[in-house]
Amino acid sequence: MLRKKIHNHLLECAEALKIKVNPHFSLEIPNNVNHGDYSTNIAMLSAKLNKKKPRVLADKIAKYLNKNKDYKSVTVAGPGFINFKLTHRIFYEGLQFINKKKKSFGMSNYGEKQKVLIEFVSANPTGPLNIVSARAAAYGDTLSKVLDFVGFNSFKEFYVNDFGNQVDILAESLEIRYRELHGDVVIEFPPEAYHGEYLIDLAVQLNTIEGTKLLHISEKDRLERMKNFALEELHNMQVASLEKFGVIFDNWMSEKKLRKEGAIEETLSYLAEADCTFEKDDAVWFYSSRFGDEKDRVLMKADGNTTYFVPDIAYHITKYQRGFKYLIDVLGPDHHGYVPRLRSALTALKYDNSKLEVVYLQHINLFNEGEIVKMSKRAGKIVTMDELIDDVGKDAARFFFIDRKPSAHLNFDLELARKKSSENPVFYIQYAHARINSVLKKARKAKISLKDYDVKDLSRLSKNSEILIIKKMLEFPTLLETIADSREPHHLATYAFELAGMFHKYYAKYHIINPRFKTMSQSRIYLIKSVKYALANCLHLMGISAPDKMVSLKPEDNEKDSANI
RNA sequence: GCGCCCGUAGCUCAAUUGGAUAGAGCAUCUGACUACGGAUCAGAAGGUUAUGGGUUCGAAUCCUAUCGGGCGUACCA
Repeated sequence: MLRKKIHNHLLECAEALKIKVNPHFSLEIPNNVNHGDYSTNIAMLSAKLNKKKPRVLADKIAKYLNKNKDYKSVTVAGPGFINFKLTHRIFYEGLQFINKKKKSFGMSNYGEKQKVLIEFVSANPTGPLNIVSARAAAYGDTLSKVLDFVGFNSFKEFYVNDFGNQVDILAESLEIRYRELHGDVVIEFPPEAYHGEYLIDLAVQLNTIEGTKLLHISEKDRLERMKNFALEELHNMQVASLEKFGVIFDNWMSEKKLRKEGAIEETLSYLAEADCTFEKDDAVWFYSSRFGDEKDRVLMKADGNTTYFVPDIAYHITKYQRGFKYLIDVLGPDHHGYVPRLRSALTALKYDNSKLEVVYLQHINLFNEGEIVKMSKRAGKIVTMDELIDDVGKDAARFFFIDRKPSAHLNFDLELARKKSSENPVFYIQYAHARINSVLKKARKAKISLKDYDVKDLSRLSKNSEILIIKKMLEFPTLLETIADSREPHHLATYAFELAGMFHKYYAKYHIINPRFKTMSQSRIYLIKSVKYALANCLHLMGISAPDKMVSLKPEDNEKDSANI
């Protein structure tokens, strides 16, 4: 919000001085505090347009803006930076703004209600969700929350591949487990089958419903029953896991349903009409190489079945048809080879493929006590999302996944995530929130409230760290816009950690409540209350709880408690 | 081989998307508990941003070549 103010001042100034402006100029907080509160490169970028030297232009602008009483000083430095030092008054106004906004601090109409579709997780319905899905879930859900907060209209969707090869294998795998229950000894479990123990559980469940009945019907019917049962149960499991993780999808798009509605035939005929299919070796191909892909791709296999490519095109067509302004696909790194063909198909069908954004989430390595946790999907040795949540908790899990930018590989330290100490960043942030609450409670006990507080007295907040905290908080709205635009919610985690750190340091240095100095106490309460809002908003956007008090998990503390009783 | 992603302090990661002197946490070392939760804080030390070239007022960030790691390169999804 300060940014907006300065930005406007600059534009007004340019107009008054008849300076042509390069609109790409930036306004930022210099990392060297001596350079002021804010800094802009407007003069450097606009120099050429005006055929003047950057410093000459900068001097003119600075001279003009110095008249404005919001600024303590406007100076020119280096090759032509214009540095702003703001008056404390401006910061106090900002602080009042935060205090007024409370839980809606940071909320805006930046997105102008534009519809954004985020497709994420979209794991196969053939087993429980694993940690890869957990990362996707944390990422997509947080991004969606931020988008909504800044005024976009986001829609979370999970695409279910509930048809085809993988699902058939699932049915066969369940059948094996079912037969085993009835005494069949399976000497060799087929390598392509799903080995996970969850199928044994499902077989038991199915058996309590159906008993031996399924042994006496045709294989086709039996497998169909197996398939539908497994799909439904696994879907419910996935929904439950995600819910435990705080993720609720707006829609689960079923491939089977798309097929039933004739989307496959439709897509194939669209592609044929566009004159970009051909037959070769008994298969139907798409000329994807004509539209940017490295080679042509099979649409329909020699056995008459389509490849997964076709329903995927069909699915993406529905995304376009549903009128979204932006389409975001969150995928695993193993899918990047696949996207060019999808784009080429959309291009062939005259859809604007620049609308489609793909975010690749990189791999995760789990570490436990310094050792990498080995996982193997084929052997059914995976760490599931449920296990992770049970192990480190929803809050820590979400934070650790959000903490790294999507394009980076992620080393997840389980031991650290479990820790209930400041080494663990989640704990550190939540503790700051709880600590503020605790101070506020203390204030109530000391009968100090803000009821008779005059905001003019905010001038008591003159310590450098107080101003810096306010400044940091006022960056929050801009940060959210950056996150929305860049699709990189990890900034939220970094920000929350930094703000929490600033508070902890402040708390250690300055005493907040002192009945002998009422106005000072009130001013500081006013400040930390705002910090509480900012932290809580951060945490909520990450889907992490903002506790009012921390539950003590240190054994010695518990001993102390019980000793008191 | 080709394509995509990554390479920043001993370790895990940032860097306002091209800005000024590259920042945190952990680990290491030195300090601080008679006040609001020490579950915390203060300080020290730690760097040729993998390497070479280029683009410009200015590069960790963009281009290019090389090295190293991950992934992909199916009529699997």
